[in-house]
Amino acid sequence: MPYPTLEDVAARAGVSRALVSLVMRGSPKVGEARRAAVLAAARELGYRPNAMARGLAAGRTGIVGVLLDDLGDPLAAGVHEGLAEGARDRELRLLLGTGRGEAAAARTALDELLDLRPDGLVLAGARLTSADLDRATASCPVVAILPPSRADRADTVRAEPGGPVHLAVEHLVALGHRRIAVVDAGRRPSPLRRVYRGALKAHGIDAPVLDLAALRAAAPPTPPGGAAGDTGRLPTTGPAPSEPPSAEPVSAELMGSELMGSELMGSEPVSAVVALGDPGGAAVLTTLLRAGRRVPQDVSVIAHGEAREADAVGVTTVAVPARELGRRAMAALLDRLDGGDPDRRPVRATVPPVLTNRGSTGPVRPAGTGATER
Amino acid sequence: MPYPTLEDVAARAGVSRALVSLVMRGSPKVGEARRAAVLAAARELGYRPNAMARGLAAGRTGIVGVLLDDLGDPLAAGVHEGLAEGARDRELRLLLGTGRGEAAAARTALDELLDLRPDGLVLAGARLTSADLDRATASCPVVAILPPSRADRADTVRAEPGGPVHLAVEHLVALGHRRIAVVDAGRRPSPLRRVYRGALKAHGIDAPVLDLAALRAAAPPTPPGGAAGDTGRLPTTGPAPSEPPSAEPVSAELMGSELMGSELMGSEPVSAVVALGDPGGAAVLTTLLRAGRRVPQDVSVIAHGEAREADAVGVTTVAVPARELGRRAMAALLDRLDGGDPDRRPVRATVPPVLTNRGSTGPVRPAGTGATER
DNA sequence: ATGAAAGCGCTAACAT
DNA sequence: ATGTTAGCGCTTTCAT
Repeated sequence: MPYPTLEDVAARAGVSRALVSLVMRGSPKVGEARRAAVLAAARELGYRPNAMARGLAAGRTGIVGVLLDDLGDPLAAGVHEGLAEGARDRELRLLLGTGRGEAAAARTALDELLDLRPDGLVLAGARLTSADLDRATASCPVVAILPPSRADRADTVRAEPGGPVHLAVEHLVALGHRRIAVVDAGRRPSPLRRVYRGALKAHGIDAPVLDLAALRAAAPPTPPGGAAGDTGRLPTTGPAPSEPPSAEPVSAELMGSELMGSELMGSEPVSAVVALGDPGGAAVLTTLLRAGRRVPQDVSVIAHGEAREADAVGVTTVAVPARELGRRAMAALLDRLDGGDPDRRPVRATVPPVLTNRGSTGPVRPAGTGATER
Repeated sequence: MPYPTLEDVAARAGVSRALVSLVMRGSPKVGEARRAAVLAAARELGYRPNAMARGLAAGRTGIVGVLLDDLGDPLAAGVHEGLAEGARDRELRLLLGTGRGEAAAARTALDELLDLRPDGLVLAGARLTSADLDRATASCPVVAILPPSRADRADTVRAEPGGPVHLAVEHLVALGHRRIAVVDAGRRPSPLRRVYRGALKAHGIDAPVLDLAALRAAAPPTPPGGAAGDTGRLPTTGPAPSEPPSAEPVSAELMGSELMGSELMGSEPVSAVVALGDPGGAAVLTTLLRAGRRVPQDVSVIAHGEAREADAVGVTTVAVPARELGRRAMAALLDRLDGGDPDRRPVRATVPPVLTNRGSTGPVRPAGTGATER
């Protein structure tokens, strides 16, 4: 069952190929009667124009290639929705490729997309070298969802630099928190560790940095036999509080790197935690809950990075609004596609971060008090 | 910056277009010297074959279209990886489209994929009508990751029917659980509700079904002032245990539908929960932890459906192995693409489910005992 | 308003 | 082993 061609439609409608072509592209200069006949013939045959032939002949393909780093990336779905929204009622088809988290695959995927001669390209967090980015930029209009440093010739859309961090820190500080820990639950140390340390230091807060294992050690699960909610203390930057020895106040990694040279702060337990590398904060939250901590009564949790589960588990997050990122990216691309001046200087768009309060943060509990209203 | 063409390469290498074409396709019947010259010219020009032109001329495009329901679908990333793995060292490019969870968008995406005249199509959970599925099947080889009923002419790959359910139920029963609740945390009632009810009934277990709100009502968060881990009881199918009135034993929805006509079972609290509609079970887990329940000491949790966060939060899951699904789907497609007989009967592959024990399930606690080892 | 004709960049017979 | 030639299905002048 081969696909019907323009010619088949023309034959069936009793007109020439060119006429059918005009009708298919919605040209106004076709008589009503003919147009109806052509459309009827096309429908009867189940005709759909061959995008390959069309692209070849027209010199534009109507394709916008979208290169994602990884389908599992919590940003990916949102960005894609924003792109689709931005491209609505435009004769553009979004085609996705992904590097599946690997640089080599990203490169291949980029080439495959370029081979299709897309009208434009959106590179969303893909692990590309500058050379590859340049190659893409030289081939067609490109908007990158990345810091501009990586893609100087492409339009870029990204989070306000430091925006989410600032938002998270201000939020906690406004709630009265002064003893704040950063928990990096990622597999590899996040660059955000020192950004948060710096931002907190600006408030006179010297925040310890833990990984998930260290957090678990510091706040071990409530032992099976014991009463819940009463053992374990979050580490402090000072000497260990008078606690059972099981509660390691500071992890080796903490001592080894992040805390070197920091000022000790006393023995109060941490009242708030910033979760990195754990989009949505679910892992950090459950670790704390398992340790018998009530969130947010005993400890507030805010996660850097949005994810589906943030809503499900109720963790407050600061994040870049992914949809908005996608919308802005598509807007920049359309502007470039429609726009006159192909050599105008690159767009440098910035999107403000969003704090979504899901109740995992609350005012610091006054020292010595049993409870605090949220 | 136009793309260089075959002709440009030929000119630069001082040979004919056809020779370049042969070289680009790795034909063996080209002399070493010429081949090297052509390759050098191509590299210097940054030549990449135009996939559109190639597809048009060759009658095959090398494209495998992959239609996903939704990028956020926890299965999507895994399936895609499996597909990519299955297609490795084949001259095939995977191109993704998605319906973003909407039927209309899925249809559009399918059409856009078909317009590219793909060599094959993988439909992974997209919300397509049977008519659309038939249209796809009539156009090119299709493998659907769906129950065969929906796509009788396509090859299908799917989970063993009832497999994950059986696996979950057997797991809990083997651990001694008899008081089991099903919590459906999805926005819409899952069809799995009655499947689990049925499977549990086969073991003489009459399981109540709750939604997340009902679970919260039944196991309210530990009040700020109180000691953790001691209030709230999971509902039973029998009369409410002697508990504070805040603990609603059965939700209205529970009474209204799922429990109608079920046999009451007594007053023991539930010792295990199956989480539906909450891939990875994070929402159910945190709700229980917030209520002061220890998992798995007080209550075991198993989630139906794998998700990234399952690993992060430590919830045991039963799920279809997404990668394997993808691998099998690609294998079926390749078989169809290479294979001789285009009319052989459709593949009906089935993939066994996988239980990933992450420690959220444990043996039932002997009645009246304080604790149980995991 | 409609038709004729020339490609778009490539592949695949077919020559040589 | 290498060059020639006819399309693939469509768009797009250009005539009419």
